[in-house]
Amino acid sequence: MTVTLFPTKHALVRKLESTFTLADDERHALLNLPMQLTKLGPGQTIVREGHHLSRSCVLLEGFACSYKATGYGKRQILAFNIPGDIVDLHGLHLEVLDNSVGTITPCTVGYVPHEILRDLCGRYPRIAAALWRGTLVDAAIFREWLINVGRREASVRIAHLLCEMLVRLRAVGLAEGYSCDLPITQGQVADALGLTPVYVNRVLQALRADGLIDLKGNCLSVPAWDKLRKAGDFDPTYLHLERDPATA
Amino acid sequence: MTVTLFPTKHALVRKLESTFTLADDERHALLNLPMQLTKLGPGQTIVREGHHLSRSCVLLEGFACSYKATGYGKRQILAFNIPGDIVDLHGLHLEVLDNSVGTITPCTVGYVPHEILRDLCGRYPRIAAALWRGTLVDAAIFREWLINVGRREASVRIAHLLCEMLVRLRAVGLAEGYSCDLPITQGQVADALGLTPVYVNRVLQALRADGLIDLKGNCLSVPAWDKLRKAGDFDPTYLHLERDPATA
DNA sequence: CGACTCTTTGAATTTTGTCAAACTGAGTGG
DNA sequence: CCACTCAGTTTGACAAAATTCAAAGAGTCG
Repeated sequence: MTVTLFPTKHALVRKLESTFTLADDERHALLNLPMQLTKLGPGQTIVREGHHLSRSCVLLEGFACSYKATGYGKRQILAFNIPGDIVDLHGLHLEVLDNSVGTITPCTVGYVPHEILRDLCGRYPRIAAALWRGTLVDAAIFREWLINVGRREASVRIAHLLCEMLVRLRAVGLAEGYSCDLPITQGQVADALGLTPVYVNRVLQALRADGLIDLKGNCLSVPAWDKLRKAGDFDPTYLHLERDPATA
Repeated sequence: MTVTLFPTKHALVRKLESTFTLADDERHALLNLPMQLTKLGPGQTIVREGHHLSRSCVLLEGFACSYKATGYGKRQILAFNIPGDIVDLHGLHLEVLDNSVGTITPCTVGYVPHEILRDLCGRYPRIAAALWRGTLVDAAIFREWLINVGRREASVRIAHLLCEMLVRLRAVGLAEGYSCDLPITQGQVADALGLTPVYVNRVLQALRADGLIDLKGNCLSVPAWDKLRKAGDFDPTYLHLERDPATA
């Protein structure tokens, strides 16, 4: 965690740099991106389904999630957002958003007007490609979640999610080794995996009993990564990260 | 179905024009896109998970699907592709594909080298934006499928899928009114919705008995659209089509 | 007419959900 | 600093949705 004049902006740069090397001018343009910084409390709405957006929201600190509700009042969490994610970049090319985004923990976010983003993409084609790529990786994660929810049983599903979160957090420098801060409730895990909180609880206890995870409060630590990876049928290819030998 | 010199190329143009108006030069560029046309039989693999792509595949005629298998040998269908879809456009910016694509019916496909696509995007920024937008709509459909599989019970899930297919087919001119050709087996529906073929069969019978659908062989017809829409908790916003009053 | 694949049916089983209540821990205000 | 609250976790007993297995019909194609 190096301290700089704009520490929070590093999240976005770090995320982009996790997949390709930025040229100096590109890096400079990103660090000088006009961004309206805002702090939000937990459980607040960032953007709401059905709205038109004229700016995008970069998550700089904290955890957020995208979600959507069925007509019967049930909620599905579509994605967990971590620092560096642009939580609503699809709003740049879609007229209305088809999902909502809310904070989980207190968050620092930066708003960037769409016109600024369009200008940035026009001037730096490689950044445009990287942003497009980012939305494609998001889609790849949706695909994997679809398999997870559709075709894996509850214990595998949960193990898979834990693997994914650890790897993604590590990719942006928010996990050391096999531990990370994971401020997500069992109810939220349930809403992400199409399960009930009660059942998530039972499965987590089983995973703990089997020594696959060590989860207390907000702190996840994985004593047996390889076992968890197998239990979760987890192959990180879909995350399209640089090769991380420790997790492959 | 107007007959032209390049009838099959119309699928792509028609799809892009379903969301915005192409300028003459853009339209011309698309119709003259160098494309290697190929006919494929049913059940053939178009692209395989884990491969690097140097070209993209436009589906011009027929039905295809994207899918992925779990480590336990179960299959999840991630998307049904219909004419006009570029089935692997994400391969343009991702090094390896994280899913496979295969034909369902006999298909006509057109292969376009990535360099040609990149050149097209560089010269026609609006086409680039439209293609990006297309991948974002694909992602929106993944999100909706995730809710569908995660939080809706089987009968609602199935009704939802039938609504979606009818609306999408109508958007590209492959459905008239409330009927369409839907050459998808119950087993494939099961793999798309995270169910078993046996259960899909039972639910379909119930939907038929309730007069919501009329499904024989490959032909779906919906005698009570509004009832089916409600039964499927279906709101077409996520498809990001032009407003189609008959289905809203 | 086989040889297929796809659909349909029945009965038993499993996974996961539901409901209801107790427990825990972190923060808050008196 | 101690109740008190409140959200989150844990437990138990029961119910429901969907799966599994097995086998019988139907439709299509060479």
